Parts: sequence; structure tokens; C-alpha cells
Amino acid sequence: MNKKVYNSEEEFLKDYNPNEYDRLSLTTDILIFSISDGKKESYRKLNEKYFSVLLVKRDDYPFKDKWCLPGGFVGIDETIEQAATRILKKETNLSNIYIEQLYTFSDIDRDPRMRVVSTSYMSLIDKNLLTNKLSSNASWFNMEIKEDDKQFKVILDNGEEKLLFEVKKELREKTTDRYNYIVTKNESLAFDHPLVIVSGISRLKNKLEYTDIVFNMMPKYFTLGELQQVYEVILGKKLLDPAFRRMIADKVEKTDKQKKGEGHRPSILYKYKNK
Amino acid sequence: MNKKVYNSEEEFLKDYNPNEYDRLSLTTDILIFSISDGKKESYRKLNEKYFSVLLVKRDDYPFKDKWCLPGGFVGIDETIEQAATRILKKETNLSNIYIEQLYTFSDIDRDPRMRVVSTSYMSLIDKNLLTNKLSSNASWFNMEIKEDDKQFKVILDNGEEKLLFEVKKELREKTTDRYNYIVTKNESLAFDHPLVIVSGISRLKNKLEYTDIVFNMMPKYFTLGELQQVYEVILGKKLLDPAFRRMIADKVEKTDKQKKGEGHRPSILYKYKNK
DNA sequence: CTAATAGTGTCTATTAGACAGTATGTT
DNA sequence: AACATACTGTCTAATAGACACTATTAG
Repeated sequence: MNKKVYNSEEEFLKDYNPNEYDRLSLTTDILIFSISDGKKESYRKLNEKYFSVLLVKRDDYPFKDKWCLPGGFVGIDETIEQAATRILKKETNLSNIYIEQLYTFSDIDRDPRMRVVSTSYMSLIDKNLLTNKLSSNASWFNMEIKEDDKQFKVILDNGEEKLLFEVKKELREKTTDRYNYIVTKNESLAFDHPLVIVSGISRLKNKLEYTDIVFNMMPKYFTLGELQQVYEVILGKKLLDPAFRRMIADKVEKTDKQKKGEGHRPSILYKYKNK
Repeated sequence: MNKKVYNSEEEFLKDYNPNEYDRLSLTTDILIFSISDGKKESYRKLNEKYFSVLLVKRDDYPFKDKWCLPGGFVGIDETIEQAATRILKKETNLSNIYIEQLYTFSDIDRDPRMRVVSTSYMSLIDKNLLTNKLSSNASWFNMEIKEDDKQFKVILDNGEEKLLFEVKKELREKTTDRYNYIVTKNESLAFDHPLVIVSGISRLKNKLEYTDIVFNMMPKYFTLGELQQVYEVILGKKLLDPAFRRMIADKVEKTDKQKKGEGHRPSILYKYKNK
């Protein structure tokens, strides 16, 4: 190899051939999480809340007619986060939304067309901010999540279709809590998107405990009961009222508003406290 | 646009042109962290321990003569983790090492040659396992880290050169723990590698508290004093002995070995407990 | 004996879990 | 009145922080 000698970075760059190395396609997949309200069972009872995710139906190959996360190619002139934000805006017409990088998936055969690496993002939105209708191929799916130390079982339900998938957890090493995720059942989701979904669920569950991240999905005013419901539906377990209220106490601020007319004692509306 | 209609995924794939979309180069940068022993100040005192990182000196443009993390292009036929593992093996001749994906950096101009996206990994090694000499352009740098809620100040020292950089932390949004990191001072490190280093430091500090990750950097046998030193040097603060010992108690196992001849009471050697 | 680290006992303050109770609206 | 949720008081168990003490070695 006869290597040319350069005397400055400018000189080197002028000569540089970008095709010297393999290039590949980079996409981003975005998890859009939110909270949905269920139906009221009786005039007295609370609305059930659901933890839900936005999926779109593919109308092209590959994975034609399967559901997948909104996503797309990362342009040569945008960062991955800009691409994710652009796609989020396209789907929801929302800007200024909480978005966080999750993980970059790079299995060789994750896309049957060619080598595609995908960086996934998680975003959290308050559904009340949605004004436009969803595009015709998009739909919110409520998630029923069963997680133990061996696996995830997730049922996605948009009212018309129920999608089920299972992901096995294999401990990677004894020194940490890291797992290899392996999809063991999946008939309706495209690509490796079950993995993206469970990664997002794990990240969110985790962050609920030590951040204020939940408020990205809450409306401006909410009752502590509603907030607790949101925690419970994401964590997949019931919480004790006094402990929950102690934990949340310094994150919220009482307002002089109330939620009335529910067939039981009215509840004080709170808002997120801006420290 | 005249779109051809396909009747099966096979048919579609046969026809697919992978050059339809922009393609870019993907690299990986790998943080190799370990613990180094300092000199003994007196026959009585303990060895000081240092938290250190492996850097290599660039001998080509761009960033000729600056220090950077070991890294390289991700081949079209390997996952990013495989690429990182390959580079780690090349630098250290070690296999079967703890390695974890950190973050994917994608700023448009992070590489002056062309658009390059880089996925960073963090690995933790026990330096005692190193047998071969380092390659001539590689060097271990002890890190002196000062972190508060506004910034990181890091001094890297390999005994010959001292490199200093500073990274400002800007809270991204009030609802989380997430920061935008901005390099405010850096003369000696290439690319955006100061960002990778502080991301790794943060991740590690965090995981020290709730995982057994530290043992990836420990030798087979160690004293609790040494283990505490390692925690202290990574966390950048002193810990109270009884609290530390309570915290660590069920992660370690006493052996019948001792460390003697140190000018003070001998210390029992422990090993990591395999639950 | 001295310097230095090894290792433990224990008090206290804080936090988390559990349960039971009171409060207040709608029908 | 009955129901359903809102909200609080308090006991107990577990954990974390702090300090002081004892133990043991080489020189």
C-alpha cells in the first residue's frame, strides 16, 4: 500500500474518498407511548387507564400488512434525533415532545432488504394534545404487559385487533441486570419491533422510579388518583396509597380546582411542580 | 411515481435496489475502563488506585496526533457489538469481556471527512489479565474527575502527558435526569470523544449503585479496602466503612487467604460471590 | 510504642410497608 | 343509606448515616 503523505488536515480532506469504507443504511424507529382512557364501568367507578403505543400498518413489502413502529430512513443531513422528531411530528403533528434515545439495533438480518441499522427512540406524549386525526394506517394499541424475570408477554389491543408477542429474557452476565432479549412468539409485528417495545417498557418502568418522566404523559391538571393509576398501569402492579402520596408529594402542587360529579368524594386537581 | 405491484415478499426483494436511500458510514468507539495502581507513598500506606481509560494516538488525519478512543468502521457483515468486540480484542488481546452499548452519536459534523455516525460501547477490564504489551500508540490514562450538577472537569494523565477537558451539563427538560452535554474545553482529544467519556463515566457511576458491575474490573481476590477504594475513585467521594461493608456484604465471599506484610493489620481476601 | 489500616457495635434518623380509619361526594 | 373513591394517621420494619471503638501488623 503506497500511502500518500499529507501535511495538513485541509490537504488530507480535499483528497478523501468517502467510499473507501462500507456504507450502510440507518433508520430510526420511534416508540410513541401515551395513556389512554378506558370506558367507565359504572357512574361511580373511575375510568380505567391504559398504557398505549402508536403503531402503523405497513402497506408495502417487506412485512406488508404487519404492524410496526413509525420510522424511516435517517437523511444524510440530519441527526438521528432530528429524524425521529420529524417522524414523530409527521405522525402526531406535535413538536416539543419528550424524546429519548433507546438503543441501536444492528442484527445483520433484521431487515430482509439489505443491511439496515436502526436507532430506536422513545417519546412520551399527552394524548390530550393531539388535535389532528391519525393517519389512516395508524392506530393506538393498549398494552397489557406481563413481565417476570424470565419473559415479557405483551398483548396489544386497538379495539379491533389483538396482537400478541412474547420476548424471552436471558441474563447476559451475572454482574448486572442485563438481558439478551429473544422474540419467542410474534405473528403481527414487523422487524425486530417487539424488542424495541420491551426495551422501551423497561426503560420507562425504570425511570418512573427515579425521575419525573411520567408528567410528560399527564395533562396539565390531574388528580393524585389518576396519577397513581398511570404508575400502576405502567409498573403492572398496585401501589399503596399513603406510600404513593409520600413519594409524589414534592413533585406536585395542589391547585384550587376539583374534579367533581363522579359519584364519590371529589378529588383535588394537582399540577406538576416546577422546581 | 409509477409504483410496481408485488404479490409476495420474495418477488419484492428480488427487485429491491438498496441504493435507493442515502447511506452513511457507521463506526464504533469503545471506552475501555480499568483500575490502575499508583505508587506506594510509604511502606505503611495503601496503594492509591486510579480509574483509567485506554486511549490511542492518531497518526493519520483527521485529528492527527490527537488522542482518541479505540474505534473503527462497522463492517457490512458484522453487528456493532461484534465490531466493538473485535476492536477491543485487537487493542487488548482479551475476549469474553464485559461490554455494553452506550449511545449513538450522530451530529452531522462530528467527523470532518464525511457523515459518520458512531455507536459507542463501554467495556470494563481487569488490567491484571493483560498479557501482551499495548500497541505502541496506545496508553492508559488515569482520570481525575470532578463532577457537579453543572459540568464535568476531567484530567487525563498517562505519566507523560496531561490532557484536560470540560463538558457542560445542560438539563434537557425538567422532567428527567437527562442532560445535553456540550464540550466547553478540549485541546487534545479527537472527535466528540469527551462526550463519550463522560457518558461512560455517568453510566458506570450509576450502575455501581445497583449492580455488581464493579467486579468486572476486580482481580479474582481482593480486600474489602481495595474494593472500597475502587468505588471511591469512580464515585469521586469517600464512603463510610460500615455502610460500605453492609452494602457489599452479600456480593462477596470470604476466603481463607490474607494480604499480609503491609505495615498494618492484614486484610482478608474476598472473592465475588456467584449467586 | 506508633502509624496505618482492618473490622465491628451501636445509636439515631430516615424511609418504606402495611393497615385501619375518617371524609365526602352522587345516586 | 350505600357505594366508591379521597385522603390521613400511625405503627412497625428495614435501611442509611454517623461515630466510636477494638484489632492487628511492620517497623
